[in-house]
Amino acid sequence: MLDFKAAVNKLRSYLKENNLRFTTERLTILEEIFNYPSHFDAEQLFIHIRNKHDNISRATVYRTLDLLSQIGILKKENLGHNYASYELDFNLPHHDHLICLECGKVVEFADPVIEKRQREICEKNGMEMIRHQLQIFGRCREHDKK
Amino acid sequence: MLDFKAAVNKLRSYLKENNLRFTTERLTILEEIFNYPSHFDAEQLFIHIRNKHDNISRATVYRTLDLLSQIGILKKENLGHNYASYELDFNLPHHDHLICLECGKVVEFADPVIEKRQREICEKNGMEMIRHQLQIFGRCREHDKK
DNA sequence: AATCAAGTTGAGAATGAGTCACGTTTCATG
DNA sequence: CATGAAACGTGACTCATTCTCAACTTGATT
Ligand SMILES: [Zn+2]
Ligand SMILES: [Zn+2]
Ligand SMILES: [Zn+2]
Ligand SMILES: [Zn+2]
Repeated sequence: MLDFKAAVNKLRSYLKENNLRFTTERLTILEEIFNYPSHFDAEQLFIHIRNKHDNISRATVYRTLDLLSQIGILKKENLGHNYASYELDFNLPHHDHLICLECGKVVEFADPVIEKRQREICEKNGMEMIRHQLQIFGRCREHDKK
Repeated sequence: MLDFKAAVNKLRSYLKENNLRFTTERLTILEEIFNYPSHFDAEQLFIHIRNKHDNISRATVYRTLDLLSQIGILKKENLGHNYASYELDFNLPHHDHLICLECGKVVEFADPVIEKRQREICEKNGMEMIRHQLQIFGRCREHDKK
C-alpha cells in the first residue's frame, strides 16, 4: 500500500530530525496498524502483535502509539469507553463518530456545516481551535424490535 | 437556592418510587455539589467533602455521582482527561464545551445549527440519537504572546 | 568492522481512576 | 422500638496506562 510507505517515510524523517532511532519494533507496529481495522485500542493491538511477533512488549506498543499520534500518523480518541481508541490519521480527511451503544458499531461522518460553525464559535470566543471531537451516541434502528 | 430544593425533591421522589433510601450522605453530597464549581471530578469533590464531613467515603461519593447522573440531576462527561467530569444538569439546557488546552478554561456553548445537523445525521444513518458530546480543544488568544 | 554515547527495549512494578465485597450501620415501616 | 432491606465505610481489587531500570540496539564516528 502506498500510504504505508509514505507513513514509514514520515516516521523515519521525524525520527531523524529529532535524533531518535528507527527501530524494527517501531516499523513492525506501524505495519501491523496498517493491517488492522480502524478504531482499535492499545490492548487489542498488543495481543494481535504478540501473536505474530513474540518479542514486542506492551510498553513499546503504548509508547509507539503515543509517538505515532504525536507525529500525526495516528489519531487518539475517546469513543466512550474507559480506554483510548486509535485510528490512522495520515493523509485522511477529518471525520467525527456516530456510535451505537447497543452493538458498538462506529459510523464515520463529516459535516461541513458543523465544522464551519465550530470555527465560528472559536472565533467568537477568542480561541484558536486546535482539534475537536464530536461523538453522537445512539442506537441502530435494527435494535428497536426488542 | 431554589434549584437546590427542587433537586432534593427530585432525588427524594426518585428514591421513594424505587424503594431506595434518602440518606444524609446523599443529601450532603448533593448539597456540596450545588456549592461547587461545575465540571468537577469525583476525586476533587471527594476531597472537598472530606474536609467538611469526615465520615463520607470515596465509594459513597462515586456511587452517589452515578445515582445523580442516572436521575438526570448531573451529567457525566469526558472533557479530555483520563477521568470523568460532572456538572449539574437539572433544568438546564444542553450545551457543549470549548476547552483551552493551555489554562483549562471551559466555555459552554450551544449552537442550534450544529444540534439540528446532528439530528439529521442520525436520521440519515438510521440511528436514534441518545446523547452526544462535542468538545473543541483550543487555546485562548491571551496565551499567544509567548 | 570496532567503538561508544545515547536512545530504546522488555519485564514487571507502580499508579490512578473507578469498582467490589463484605461486615456493620441506618432507614422506613409497622 | 423491632425488623429487614438498603447503604455505608473500609480496604482490597481491577484495569488501562505509565514508570523504572538493567540490558540491548542504533547509527554516527573512527
Ligand atoms: Zn468534526
Ligand atoms: Zn474514525
Ligand atoms: Zn450539542
Ligand atoms: Zn458544561
